[in-house]
Amino acid sequence: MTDAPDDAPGPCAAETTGVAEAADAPCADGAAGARLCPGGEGQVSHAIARVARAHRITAGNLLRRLGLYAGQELLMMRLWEAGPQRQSELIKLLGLDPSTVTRMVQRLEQAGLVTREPCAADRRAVIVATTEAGEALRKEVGQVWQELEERTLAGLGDDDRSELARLLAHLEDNLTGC
Amino acid sequence: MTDAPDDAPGPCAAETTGVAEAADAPCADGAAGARLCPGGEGQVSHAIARVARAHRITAGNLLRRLGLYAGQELLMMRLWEAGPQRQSELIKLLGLDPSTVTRMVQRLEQAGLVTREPCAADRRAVIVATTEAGEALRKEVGQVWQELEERTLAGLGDDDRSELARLLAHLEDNLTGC
DNA sequence: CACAAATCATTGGCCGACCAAGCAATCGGC
DNA sequence: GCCGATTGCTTGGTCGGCCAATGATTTGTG
Repeated sequence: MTDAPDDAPGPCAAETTGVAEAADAPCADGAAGARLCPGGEGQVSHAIARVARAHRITAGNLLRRLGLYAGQELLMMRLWEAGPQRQSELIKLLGLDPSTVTRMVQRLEQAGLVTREPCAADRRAVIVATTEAGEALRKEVGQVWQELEERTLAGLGDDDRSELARLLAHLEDNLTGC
Repeated sequence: MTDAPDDAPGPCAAETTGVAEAADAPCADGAAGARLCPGGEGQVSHAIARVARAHRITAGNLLRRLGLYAGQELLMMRLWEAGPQRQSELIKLLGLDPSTVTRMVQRLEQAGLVTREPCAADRRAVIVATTEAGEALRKEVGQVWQELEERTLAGLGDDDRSELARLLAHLEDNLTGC
């Protein structure tokens, strides 16, 4: 029902909104996302969603140059820090779904960054380890994360940064602690 | 090359880490993700990534009960606020890729929440509008977002909240401003 | 020892999100 | 009026994520 008697004062009429609309050519990062309610008011959730997306996109753009996709770097970091380990460890420590890790590891293997060999002691398990090529990325990924960190925190003083860290930790506890 | 001569001191040995590991049955939200470097140090990026994921998962769990997937609610909100509009408007205002919006709208149409009718004045365009069923979700989605907002900000005073809003806005500018 | 229960990993299905290509229609300048 | 940009949307492919179901192993218990 509601055969759309149309109403719509003029849906087609509005062409170019003419607002802002500038983040195109100048930077290759793309993806802006308009701020819905500029009046800071409530809606921290909206802000989180937008920041998260922008952050992920930025990270993705930086990582792409290394041949990685957003998310993969976290797995590699675990491997670099803790050495070869079984997939279930990665799943637990990254807090991801098993299937996500399975496929991510498969792709990383296909990219030549990790190896997957069956564990001798437990024939169910799979041991994941970095290859030479994977190890070689360690430094560059570190730089990328530093770059990302700087870009994210630009213009914030030390007090603001620690405040931010405190608040984020609180949010995380709120959201993961059930 | 690198036939993995290695050895692996004992990767298989480590069974259950025995740490924490509690967020399972008590709450249905799942997905925790271990904190890598507890020492607050740098790594705000890690914190952002974790908070974002937890936030999205929480939102997804709340929205699923309404038959929505995370992300779709933003599109519906635009529709509720601004009424029927062409897809390109949604794309611009949500800051998403055209293909993302196309498929999302298709799925929403398939779910009976929106309609897609060709625009008479511009035969390239498609006008998206909410259906009765879509309109009916408005209140519930509002409640879900409020619930999400509360859950996210639990335990924070007004000053902390405004501080957080300020910092997030700053981060957003940093990351989207190119 | 045998059999049920928990663990490990994989596959299939689905979404959001991206890029790259492509087609249709409109808008421009000439 | 015509032919090249530009805009609007769609499709195909890829990834990160999730859930659900399945098949191997281990482990635990009677």
